[in-house]
Amino acid sequence: MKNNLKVERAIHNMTQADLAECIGVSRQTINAMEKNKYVPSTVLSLKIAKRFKKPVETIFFLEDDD
Amino acid sequence: MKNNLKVERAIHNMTQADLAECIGVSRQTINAMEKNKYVPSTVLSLKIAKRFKKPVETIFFLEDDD
DNA sequence: TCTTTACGTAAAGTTTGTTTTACTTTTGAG
DNA sequence: CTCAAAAGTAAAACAAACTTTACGTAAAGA
Repeated sequence: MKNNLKVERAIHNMTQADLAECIGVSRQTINAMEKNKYVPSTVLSLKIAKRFKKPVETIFFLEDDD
Repeated sequence: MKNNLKVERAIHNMTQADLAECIGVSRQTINAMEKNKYVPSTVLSLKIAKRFKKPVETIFFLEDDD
């Protein structure tokens, strides 16, 4: 799975720490997500999508190997 | 978080086992999701949404305590 | 240059997702 | 009613998410 987090943060002018605080996780969690270190839970992706006012599918994408 | 999985399965006339096989998890995983035993990963919710041809947000819902 | 802010990263530890096996209960068709 | 399919459940084991602490680097401004 890939994601657009970095771009969305840029659009909304937020740091990793801002986003982390906003959705209630650690900054390292946001960083690890952006670097594709792991797949977040559905609660996290729903929260992030809600924060950015976009569907989950426009921020997180399945890849062939998923 | 809540979800509509049972309803969606009914609409598509699928058993838990059908859905499990289709997205590559065990039947117990589907069952546990329906019974709100845990929060699935974003890869799973994306796959399920794709299978049912609906946005993730129409199948999985944040609740106040999320 | 010194300091601050943002980002990257890593290790250890806790929590939670997911599988496997296996058994019970419910439901629907015949 | 009876049998089979579907759903519910549970425990043990393993994998992955997530936290905390902590340190390194680069950029930008005073």
